[in-house]
Amino acid sequence: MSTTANKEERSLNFLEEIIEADLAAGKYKTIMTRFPPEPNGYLHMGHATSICLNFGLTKKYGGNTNLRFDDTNPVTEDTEYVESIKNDIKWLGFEWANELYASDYFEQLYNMAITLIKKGLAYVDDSSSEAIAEQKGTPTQVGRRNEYADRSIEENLQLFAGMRAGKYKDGEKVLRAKVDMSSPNMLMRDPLLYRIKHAHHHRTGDAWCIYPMYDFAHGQSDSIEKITHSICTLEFVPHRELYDWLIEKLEIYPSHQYEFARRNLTYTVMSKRKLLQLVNEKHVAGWDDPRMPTISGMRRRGYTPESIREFCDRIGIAKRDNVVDISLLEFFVREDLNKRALRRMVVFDPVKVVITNYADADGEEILTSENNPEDPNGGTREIPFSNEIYIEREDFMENPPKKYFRLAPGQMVRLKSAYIIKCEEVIKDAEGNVTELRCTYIPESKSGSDTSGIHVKGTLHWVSVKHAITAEVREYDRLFKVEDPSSEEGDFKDYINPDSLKIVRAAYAEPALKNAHFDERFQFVRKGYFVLDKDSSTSGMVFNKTVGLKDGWKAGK
RNA sequence: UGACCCAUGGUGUAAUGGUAACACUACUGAUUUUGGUUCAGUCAUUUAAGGUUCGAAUCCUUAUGGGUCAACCA
Repeated sequence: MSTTANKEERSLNFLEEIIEADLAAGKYKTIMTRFPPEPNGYLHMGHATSICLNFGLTKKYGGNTNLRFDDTNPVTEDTEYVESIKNDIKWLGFEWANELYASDYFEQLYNMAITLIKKGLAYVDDSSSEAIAEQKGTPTQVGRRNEYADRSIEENLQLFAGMRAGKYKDGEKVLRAKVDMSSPNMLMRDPLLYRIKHAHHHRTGDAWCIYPMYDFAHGQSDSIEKITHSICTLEFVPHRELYDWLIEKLEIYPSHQYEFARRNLTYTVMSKRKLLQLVNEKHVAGWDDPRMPTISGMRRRGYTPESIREFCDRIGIAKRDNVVDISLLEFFVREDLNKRALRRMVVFDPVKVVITNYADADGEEILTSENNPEDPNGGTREIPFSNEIYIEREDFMENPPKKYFRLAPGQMVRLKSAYIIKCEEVIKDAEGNVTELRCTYIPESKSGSDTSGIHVKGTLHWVSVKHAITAEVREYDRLFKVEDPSSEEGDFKDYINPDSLKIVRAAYAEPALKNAHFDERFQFVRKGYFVLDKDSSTSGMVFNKTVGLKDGWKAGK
């Protein structure tokens, strides 16, 4: 089956244009990209964009993508994160060519530093970090060099070796590049290349006590791996000048850096620091809390890798700041889930309906219903029907507004895959709460063999009282009350939505749901899409709501 | 007060000097045994002002607005 005929013509994004031009000019035979996470936190939707971009580009144009952990800061990094990151990338559906670590290059990086020293382009500075900051000047004021910049090459070589040998304490000395203290680009004002940290590294252990800074690790690692297109986010634009300077002075493979605007989503935050706060301060249950915009959270929430990939592709890439409406993401999950989710009926807040004319009191029968009307090969399932059923409390109104298609006194509705019923009597308790609805059914209206000739506008989901099983259902709403918590006054946590989690301890479900598997997706008819949560046990099932169905009905409209 | 990046509907992207397109949202209407799905339709003089040109969202100038940069983080 070919879909090329109606495949939408999509224009190239600016990175694809650059790559096609490079390829056309014969600059490269094949391209090489990399995804360079720092193993100090879990991956989130922002990373998903970068993953889809980097892996997507090499998939499209031929080439490979490396997974490279940017592990140059031992105090914040951990192997736990390495494993979660690898797991998330695989789950998204991508394969890296090589699993690499910046720490693999420590020896080479050290030698590159020596090269720079020998060229008179780097020096050891004994100043305190405060002094260095002070001497750097400000964006509007040039910096000035101190006396350490005049050290001889021999002295620098000896001092740098001493740094590596552990002769100095943390912060006592740093290695700096000798560039230009009056550059309008602050990063070019003799940037730090190495700092001393007597810390245990998750991979190199205690082999090193000096670690390269980002600027002296990232570009060099790119070069070592012969990355052709090194793609990063906009805040690294000013780093490009230094990136190129180092490659030029070191005379190594000329990788090139390109920047795109990171993706933001409405009603959430997308920085590792803020997400870490939410976890540490227990505003959420963990990194994989279904309300988190982390890959692991979204996976647990029931998002599919296909829908996330589609979202990243279709949203495109550019260089301007943006906040993508969460409804766009939700559209892509619905689109995907609508095609694959098994339909099941679950009543969250029940009200009992007694069908007074249904056979004798013990009467029941087995009905069948399609698993998915969108999938002709989806098969059917059996649903027990009886004279006592539950319907959703909100599906009944004693005094309905005009155009209310659900149940009301004297009004008729279709029970999905069953019969048409008519509400004859409303039974209430002393407080006036509806406790039971007495209805009659139309025997000739049986689903599939309806000869009643009656047409009703509303169809309700239901479940037989005596056959129902119970399950816990967790419904999620946006984590924040405002579109962009980070740009709001005060602390972003002030805008946390207190009602982002609603738990239904015992929802009533049709028996077919008993065989639910973790890899299955469900649509609870008229409710939304759900997935089994890892908190499920033999004593009870727990379902997470991935996303609700679109609701076209507005009361009082 | 400096340097750099950016500016197209409510949102995200297109239009590569030839008369604003696609998707989402929202709103109409049709279909429907899910108020879902599907289908049809509606919603922008491209931040502003000048300039170049037969012709400008696109090129130039200025203004305005937003973002980034003064971590021994990445």
